[in-house]
Amino acid sequence: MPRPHKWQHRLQGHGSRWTVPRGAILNHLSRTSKHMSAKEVYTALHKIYPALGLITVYRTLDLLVRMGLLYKFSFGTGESRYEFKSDTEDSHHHHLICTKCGKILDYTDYVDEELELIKKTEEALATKHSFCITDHNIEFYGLCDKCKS
Amino acid sequence: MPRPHKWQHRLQGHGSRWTVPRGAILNHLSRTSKHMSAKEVYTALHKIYPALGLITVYRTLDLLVRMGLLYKFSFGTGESRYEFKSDTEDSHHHHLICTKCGKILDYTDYVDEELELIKKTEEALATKHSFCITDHNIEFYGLCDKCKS
DNA sequence: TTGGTAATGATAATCATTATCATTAAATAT
DNA sequence: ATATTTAATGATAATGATTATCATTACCAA
Ligand SMILES: [Mn+2]
Ligand SMILES: [Mn+2]
Ligand SMILES: [Zn+2]
Ligand SMILES: [Zn+2]
Repeated sequence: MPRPHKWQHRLQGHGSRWTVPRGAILNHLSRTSKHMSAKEVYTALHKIYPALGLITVYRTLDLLVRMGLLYKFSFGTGESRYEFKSDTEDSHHHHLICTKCGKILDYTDYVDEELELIKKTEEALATKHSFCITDHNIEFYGLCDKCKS
Repeated sequence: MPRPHKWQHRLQGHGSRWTVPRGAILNHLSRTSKHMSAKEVYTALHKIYPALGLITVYRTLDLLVRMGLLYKFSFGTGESRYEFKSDTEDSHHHHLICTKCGKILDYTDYVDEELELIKKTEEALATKHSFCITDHNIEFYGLCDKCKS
């Protein structure tokens, strides 16, 4: 049933296996722009794969994060949210979050300028505090169009 | 036992009361630079106030966040962390987080430049996406001095 | 085709946080 | 100073997200 996937060989040959749940979960996340929780992924896929369990979703999401195929975010709402990490160059973006309805907006405006400053800051901080910086997170909080009225 | 506090009058006269647990918690957080979890606050104060319950700590932290006296952060480790919001002008800072040991470092380097860019970005995003932006969060992830060896 | 073993899923456990409710204790009126 | 009012507290139990266990299933290399 699962078509050969372009990620298949990344798993195989390293002790890992390419399975139906893994293909389904990766497939689903690669086709949505949403930032999904484990429960949401489970609910969406359980309809198509009734045998799929929530626990497997958790394990698979964790694996995919470790493989670098997904981002994992904590927006402060209790559950973690996962987003597919596109491999195109200009996919880097930051977030705009509505504190009332939880809506999450990706934005790329000013990301170039932000990244320039980030790079500079990173270098300075790495030296000053002997940190090896690997990642950053920038997000704005506020009220979306609908919620601010 | 609880000395009159400079925050006391902010609670009184608004249906709220100034209590021993509230004084103790606010006091403790105002004297540390740590980013403490509810459990950590509870453990630290339970020695001095054996009657204090973890539930009260949660409720008080929530109240103090709503009153604008504390920041609340989700660093992705499962629990929320709270930091006293100093009322001095130049207290604004961002965070450097070790993904291995969880160490959190405040930094103020480049914060002025960051804030300038943030302001510009905020304005552009607010207009473009009809968002009313109220807050932002910037953090760097990596390995601290000890953990990177 | 098959055997070794990684992955799965049912069940139960853990951890952070929240809800309930009887009791206690601030604030205010007497 | 004392009584009154009711917000705050804390014990207990509940919830919700995530993780651990373990017997069973199913990849996949040989
Ligand atoms: Mn995103
Ligand atoms: Mn801080
Ligand atoms: Zn909204
Ligand atoms: Zn560290």
